[in-house]
Amino acid sequence: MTLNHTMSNPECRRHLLPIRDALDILSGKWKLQILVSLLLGNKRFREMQREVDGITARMLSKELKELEMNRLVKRTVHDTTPVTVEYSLTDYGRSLQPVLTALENWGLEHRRRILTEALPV
Amino acid sequence: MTLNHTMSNPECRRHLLPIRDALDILSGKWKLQILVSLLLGNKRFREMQREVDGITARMLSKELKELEMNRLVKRTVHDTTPVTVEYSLTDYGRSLQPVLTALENWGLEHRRRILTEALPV
DNA sequence: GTAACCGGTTTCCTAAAGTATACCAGTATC
DNA sequence: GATACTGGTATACTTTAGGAAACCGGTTAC
Repeated sequence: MTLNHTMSNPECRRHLLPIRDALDILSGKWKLQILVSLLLGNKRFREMQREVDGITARMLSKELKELEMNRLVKRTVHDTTPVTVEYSLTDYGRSLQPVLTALENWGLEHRRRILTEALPV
Repeated sequence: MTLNHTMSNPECRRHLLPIRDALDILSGKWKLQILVSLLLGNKRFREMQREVDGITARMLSKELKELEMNRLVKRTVHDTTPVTVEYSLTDYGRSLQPVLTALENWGLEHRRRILTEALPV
């Protein structure tokens, strides 16, 4: 009756792994907001903390470190008094934009569907 | 689901909300594998459980319900003896393919970068 | 009758993710 | 000398995601 495609299929794995990689990088409650915030311009630590509503210093610090490790965000220390730290997107970080746009478009369509579906009882 | 964090910038919010919607739907350890499994053909419950390596009945049931609620997956009960249940992707579920492709392409590039970066000690 | 399939549910538990709060050294302002 | 800014840490706590295992009624096959 049903065709028996095996998922343990390496073909399948080959597709899944990079998708997982991408999703892992965007996972968590805050990374996305941080990236979008940086897409709108470079930011300093406290500045981001004020902008990304509700995030604690601990989480912001943790997420920025992960993003930096993944080469999406650059951390620059300026030798001013007091020392200021500037966070910016790398070119690589900016390369996420098409992915974010694909997600955004799909998400918009989804919202539209869910809303119009909810109208007729 | 849980997303009440108003980002100060309304422009920013407008972009973030649909992206979050999309990511929420793909979030978790199993949804992606379930979707890819169903992209390869319709499946019955036990069949998927065998195919998606390591998933428990509890999680499979839970994730399928969520995917069904989001109209990505259709559950069909066939009046055979014993009753069989068939899961399939909706057209809407299939509409995720461009998103998955965008994620996959970016993930591939990311892998390539991380690997080539690791080479020079 | 008993074992093994079907499509799940229930309960309990752990590991991870995230939160709250206090704290650090340094500088500048009143 | 108290307050508030800079960029964060440290510790302790709660909340959630996911896992393990037992169980359910029903059907078929031995």
